[in-house]
Amino acid sequence: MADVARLAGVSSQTVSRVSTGHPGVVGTTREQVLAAMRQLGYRPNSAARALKYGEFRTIGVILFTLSSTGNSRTLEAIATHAADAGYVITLIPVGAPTQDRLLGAFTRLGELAVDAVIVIMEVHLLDAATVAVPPGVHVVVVDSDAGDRYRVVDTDQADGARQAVHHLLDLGHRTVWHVAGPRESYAAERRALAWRSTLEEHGRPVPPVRHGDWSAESGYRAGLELADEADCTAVFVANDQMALGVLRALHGSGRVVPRDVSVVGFDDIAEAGAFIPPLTTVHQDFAAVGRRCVEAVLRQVRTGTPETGTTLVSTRLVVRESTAPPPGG
Amino acid sequence: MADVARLAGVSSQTVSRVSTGHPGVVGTTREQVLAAMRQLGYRPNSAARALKYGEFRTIGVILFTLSSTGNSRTLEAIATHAADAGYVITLIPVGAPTQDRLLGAFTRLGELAVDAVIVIMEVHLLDAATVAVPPGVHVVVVDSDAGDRYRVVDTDQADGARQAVHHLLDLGHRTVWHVAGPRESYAAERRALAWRSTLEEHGRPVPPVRHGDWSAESGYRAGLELADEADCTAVFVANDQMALGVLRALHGSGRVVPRDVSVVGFDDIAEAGAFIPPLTTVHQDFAAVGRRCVEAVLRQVRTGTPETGTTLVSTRLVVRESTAPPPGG
DNA sequence: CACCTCGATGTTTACGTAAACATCGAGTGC
DNA sequence: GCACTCGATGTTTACGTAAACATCGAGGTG
Repeated sequence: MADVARLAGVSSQTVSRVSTGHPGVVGTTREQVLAAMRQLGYRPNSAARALKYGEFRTIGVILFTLSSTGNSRTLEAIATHAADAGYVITLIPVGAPTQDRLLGAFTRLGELAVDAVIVIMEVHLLDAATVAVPPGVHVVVVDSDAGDRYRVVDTDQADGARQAVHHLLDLGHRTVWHVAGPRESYAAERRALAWRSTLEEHGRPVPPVRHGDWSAESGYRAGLELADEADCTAVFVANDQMALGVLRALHGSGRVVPRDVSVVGFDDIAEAGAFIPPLTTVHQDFAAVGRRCVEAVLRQVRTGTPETGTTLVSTRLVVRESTAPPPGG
Repeated sequence: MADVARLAGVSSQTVSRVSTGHPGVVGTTREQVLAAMRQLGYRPNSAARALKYGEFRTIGVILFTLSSTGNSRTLEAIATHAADAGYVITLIPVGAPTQDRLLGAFTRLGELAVDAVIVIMEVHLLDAATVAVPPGVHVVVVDSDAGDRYRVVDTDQADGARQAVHHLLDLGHRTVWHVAGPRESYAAERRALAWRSTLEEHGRPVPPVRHGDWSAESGYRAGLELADEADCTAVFVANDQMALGVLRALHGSGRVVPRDVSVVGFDDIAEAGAFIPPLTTVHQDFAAVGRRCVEAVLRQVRTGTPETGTTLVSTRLVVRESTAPPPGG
């Protein structure tokens, strides 16, 4: 900056005024400064700015994996909306979902240049990490039940599951089977609970639950078991990847979807419409989740006040060709 | 820091020594400082550190979208390896793949606290952006042909495509049809070129190319057209999503895969093994791409010397159940 | 025992920026 | 015409840290 000032024949303060767009610099001076900046390839040092302002204009995002569609789509929405607000995203990957790693991430967080953190937390690990959030750093959590301590933004898992089950019951199925996600997952847990309570509300029998790990392979295994259940005519699968596996298992076992068995997924991934048959599924609005996260976290940063409570983003059932009335129904 | 020093009864320099782990602080003093740090919830200000050191220990990643499996997996690998090296990732999303937006991202880059940039660039847009990289910022590009100006890291697209075509020819197919990715994509272009040259090397006819946009839906449309080509017995599809669409189109048209038509994809996404039938595809090692990117970029940062040239990451054909000898072959 | 060495700790300074305050000159009102 | 105002610009300072240098005392050595 000093070089620019010297070249333009002004003080560094004037350069600063030009680069921050402050008023009170007359046109000709501004031009000279801009010319000098271009000539010297000057770019403001954001470290010095951050030091001066006491804020980084940066949001940290802690997440376990990007391999799930949901996480990467949410992250993308977060990054886009943060950019619109002049903030930048710093990624803090946590290798494996263990307590240690998570604590490590929070510790590293302490040294990081972030004003706030969005935690995309799929598993029941947040409890021990409570204390570790550095003071002054605001937190928003996705996919968790920590609404009593932090602002939580999440898809309305329960309502989505209810819509799926209702759709199948409305078609005339006596009951609905369920392939759930892993036991550690909040989302899986809530989808399963809503599935169960909806069946119970309607006085339907509650078949045994199979747990997968979100992967298509685990869905395939669960599907093979379901194919052996003669009275299984409708399945609600906790995500689309596993639903893909279920479809293949049923297909391989000679059970035709949707003639013999109806299948509903969850997520509405981009490929769901190209499954055989195209999958009826619960659409999650990941973009909205990301947007709400950024809004909530920036609100906290601006006001300086931590928030609690849960923000739910609604879902929508997308009916395609994997569901039909039960055979003989 | 001053508060900690006061509380511990030492100078701020000693606190600095403790927090950076420098030697030359005796045990008892160190303990007092650590205690004071804990008591006051002290965390070092990374802006001040960055200012002092003249580096941010941050790598910017410019990308268009996270919705493709490849991008998010690459990003994940980049983040993980960067973290291992003590670096952090800042995301610079570029809304739409237009020249303007890209230049905007590079401009924003100028104000950003990054030591280097990894550009994940799927389209032919880098040319105009050449000049815009701020001086002193090192660049690595993924998926591009800018190897004469920057270090490029990429999957060996050509070899992958050759493996796919060879596999089908070896099975006895007379020729191989191709569903390509969008025209703007480097990767799509190279896969298509290698497909064509491999056919030509073997003196096989080169059927007309269909272009999709990477989506399953576009693959479905291409697949419907291919189903009408009576002599089409083998298809190489430029990615797995489109292959999924092709499979559905063939299935819907009564052409059985692999009995009537063989299909090979590209990417080996997690779901490929659960397609109907499980997809033979070219496995891309996104983790290796990400790792190489980080290695290259940190090498440049450390030496201060820009690099050029292309680093290729090899692929591997994963044979599943979507390929077989041609009917009657 | 004076001197030297060396390890532990304190003091000064600089990193690049922008707020706060100071200055300076030109116009304005009486 | 003189004090006053106000806009444009310069000067000083502080942000939090760590390198460089300074100091100080303990222990060793001739």
